[in-house]
Amino acid sequence: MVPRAHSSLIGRVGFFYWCAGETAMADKYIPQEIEPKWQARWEQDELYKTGPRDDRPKYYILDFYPYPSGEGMSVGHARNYVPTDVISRYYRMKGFNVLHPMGFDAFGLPTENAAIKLKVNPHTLNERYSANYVRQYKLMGLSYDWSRLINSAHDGYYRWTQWIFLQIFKSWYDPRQDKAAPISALEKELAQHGAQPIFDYIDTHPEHMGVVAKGTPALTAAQWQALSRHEKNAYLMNFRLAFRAESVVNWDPVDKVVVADEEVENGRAWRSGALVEKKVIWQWFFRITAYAERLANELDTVDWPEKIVKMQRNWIGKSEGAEVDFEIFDASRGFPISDAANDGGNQAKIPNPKSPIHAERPKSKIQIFTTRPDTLWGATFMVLAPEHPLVQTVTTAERRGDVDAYIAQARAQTEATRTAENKEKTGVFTGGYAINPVNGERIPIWIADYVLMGYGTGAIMAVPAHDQRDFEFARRFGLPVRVVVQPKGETLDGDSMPAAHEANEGVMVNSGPITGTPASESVHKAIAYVESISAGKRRVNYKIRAWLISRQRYWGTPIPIIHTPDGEEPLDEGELPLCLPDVANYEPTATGESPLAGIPQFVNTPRGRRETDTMATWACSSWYFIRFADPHNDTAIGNPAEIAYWLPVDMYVGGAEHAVLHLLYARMWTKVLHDLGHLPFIEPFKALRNQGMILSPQKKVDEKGREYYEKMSKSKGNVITPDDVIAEHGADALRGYEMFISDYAQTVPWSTQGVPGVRRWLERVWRIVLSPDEDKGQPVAFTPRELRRVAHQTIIKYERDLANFSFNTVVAALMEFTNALYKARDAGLTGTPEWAEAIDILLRLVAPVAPHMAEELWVRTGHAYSIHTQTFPAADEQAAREEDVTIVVQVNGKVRDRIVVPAGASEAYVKQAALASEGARRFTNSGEPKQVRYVPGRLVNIVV
RNA sequence: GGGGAUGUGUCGAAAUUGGCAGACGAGCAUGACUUAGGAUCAUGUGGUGCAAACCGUGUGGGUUCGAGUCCCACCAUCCCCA
Repeated sequence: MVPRAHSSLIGRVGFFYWCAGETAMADKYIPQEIEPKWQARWEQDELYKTGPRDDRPKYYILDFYPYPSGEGMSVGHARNYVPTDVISRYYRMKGFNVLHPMGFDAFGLPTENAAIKLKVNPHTLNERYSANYVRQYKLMGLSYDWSRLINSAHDGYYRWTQWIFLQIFKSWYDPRQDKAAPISALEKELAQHGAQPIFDYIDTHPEHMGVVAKGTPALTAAQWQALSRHEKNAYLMNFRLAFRAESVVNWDPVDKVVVADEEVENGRAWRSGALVEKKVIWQWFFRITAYAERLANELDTVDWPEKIVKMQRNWIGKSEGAEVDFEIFDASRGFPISDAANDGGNQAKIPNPKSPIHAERPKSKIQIFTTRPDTLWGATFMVLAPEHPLVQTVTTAERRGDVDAYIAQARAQTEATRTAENKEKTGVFTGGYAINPVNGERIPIWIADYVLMGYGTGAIMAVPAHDQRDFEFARRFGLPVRVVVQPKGETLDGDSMPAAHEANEGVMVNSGPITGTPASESVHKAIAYVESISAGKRRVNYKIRAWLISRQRYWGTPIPIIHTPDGEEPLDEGELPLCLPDVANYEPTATGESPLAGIPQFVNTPRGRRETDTMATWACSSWYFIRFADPHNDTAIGNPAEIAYWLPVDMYVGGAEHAVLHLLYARMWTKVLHDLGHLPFIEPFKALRNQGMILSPQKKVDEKGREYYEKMSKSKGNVITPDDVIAEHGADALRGYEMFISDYAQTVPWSTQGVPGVRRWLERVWRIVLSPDEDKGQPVAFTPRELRRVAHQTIIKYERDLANFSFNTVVAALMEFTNALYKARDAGLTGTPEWAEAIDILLRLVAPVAPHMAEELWVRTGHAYSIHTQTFPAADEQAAREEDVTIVVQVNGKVRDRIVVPAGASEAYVKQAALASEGARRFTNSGEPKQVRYVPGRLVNIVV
């Protein structure tokens, strides 16, 4: 074989190799040789280290930081990291200052459970597992700035998690400023004016109902001043954004830990899969309910997948409506019922110290919450949950036997069976009546198990004409059905309608002052009316509850609080970090107490008994993206100037499974820190994208004969690791296939044939760059002009698709470009300036995708290291433009011919040419066309 | 039950605003080169048909000169919530 030196660049490379006495084999693409070489060089040169802020525009692209498991990463995890790495490299070449860091969510149950099982200290496991992850990341050629690596279980990090906890603890949410404020300001206000002004404000601004615990009494200034310090602290717990309360919690008997509502799915714990039990204990919470309105509204400002936004809004669960009081008709039987007993039982409650703040008001009204107060005039009966505290009050002597029997029977059933949609409705009449406040009507009170004590107020007004469940109940028991919303174009009749008319469409009828109102405005009007007669108030209801943060486990961030004789007091900031004591024994205790409680040196302090719960890892991950801006700062969470420069995150990428939990919590912390003046932005993640899952390549068939693919898991033995793939085909081929496999958000099975396909493409790139004149094919027609056009069109497509997260078509475009180069080679263009330009563009475009090979080719073609510090090629619109366009000629919508016309041809010219084309003439022989449609640059459709 | 997503060759998939359906890759077939090939190169590859042509994007309707794309109804699968 004789080296041929057509182009000067190629000639030089060839010369070097043959002079070195090597054979053509030396030119084979061997990723196993070049990849480790360049990885070592890049690391030594700190090529991807991000400096402090400068005057370049910044781009902060972040992957969800992982929990480092003992199993290491699979090719499924790599699908998250490869495309973001490509984007990072792209932005660097575009001249941006890029922040692309990585860290570990190291605390938490998986590591702790593994530690217990393996009898290895979790600190040791954390270091071991994290190191393995770093090794795998480096193997894939990912360009993280390793100098910014963080680990949430290191005290240099969790010291600041604790610091943030203290800031939140020392704050409350002032509804009038609509932001967090120091608790000291609240104390001052209470001393001067008492709590009444705050409560009055919330009353008229019900979207703020979450800023204070339900049932908190409104103290006067005098009452506040009379409280002891301990009582004051207890009262303030109703306001603090981080607070301790006794509450019913979900207890996971397998992990021996309390889990948040968010971590329970279908009654089972998210992590262990155990059926959760209910337990009452003291717990720490964040008052995320105070931020409900902002968490919902400020979603409007982010570029997130619509699906995730919807899920968050659903979770927050805002519903607007009215709280309406129905007086009990037979008042002679009533006796005072406390407010507290009426609160639904699902909110964290403070204890009931013996003080005036818990004075009880008498009550003989049934309070309901409805999102459809406009249908009040259609209420024909009421239904109480069997557990409702007023059931005994309203039940008459004659009905007591039936009612008690029904209650006993309802108690035996689970919530799910009680509310199942298809279940036959059951219930009994109590004998009591209530007065409908809008029309003074006396309506019967029933009890039924489809009304739950845990939702709303545990009582409903039943409007059978406009609520399907009420409708079924009414039909079953022969109760009247009265239509108050008449849809357009039909006339509903309560006695004959087959189902409830639930849609809020039509016109109000039989509805007193709001009769005739279009349904679209009726809710609003009805609330105004109810308020005007003092029968109720506008209310906003949120599904979201306080965020439970305590864990009774060892492996987490210790909560920096001391239980003093005056109540819970924060540590001084100077005492941070409060370190996890190094202990031999960290098994959870059977009593549910934290293992830390058994360590006297940790628990006992001069001020009092230390809190022994640790924080759930959601706390750690709620701010790590901030830390990357200045990860080693030991005087603050970060230098404010660095934080202001780098944040918010421009692009945040990870799995959709964190749609609600992590993303909601991180948003809340960001808002609190913003309100307290520590952050200049209100949303942490400007843009968010989710990658799809990768399944095992093995097709399985279920009992019904349907085909499916399993998730990769160690227990199923079907995990494919990046290590395996890289050993065989190299990191660049793995990277290429991770991008090429499918639409980014799609769940897709791995294909073992896919990686060799991408590798073949890389080898074609290798050969066309290093030895373009070997193995020539048949000569073809391909002009230098065409080569330039393809090159510049590829740049345009590449950039557009990358911005759209359409990574598969980015790779496809590169493949097409490569194929075009082979054609150009066969056409004899290898010596031309257009060829040199095309090869240069190819290498720069390949660099983000296959960084090792691009670097090797760059240096071998005589350029100075490194290609990764080069600029991205600029697309030349002129070069990319087509001179001729192919116009499709259709007759009656069917393709009959194609004609080539100059790109700038006039409409008349193109139509003329189309009509004259042979294909058109064959199908229009009958004569004049009815019409001729022209779509510029695309087609002509002749209608005959 | 509610909300959402998806449905296109043998397979993974493409397809600005409605405008050439199947780019790119895999697989398969045929051929070339080769001591050899999981290498490389070339050609072909939705279906029916000798052909002209017809049919074809889950199913059935509709709008339109023109529908994978828009509208209505339905079926299937997956995800989230209950």
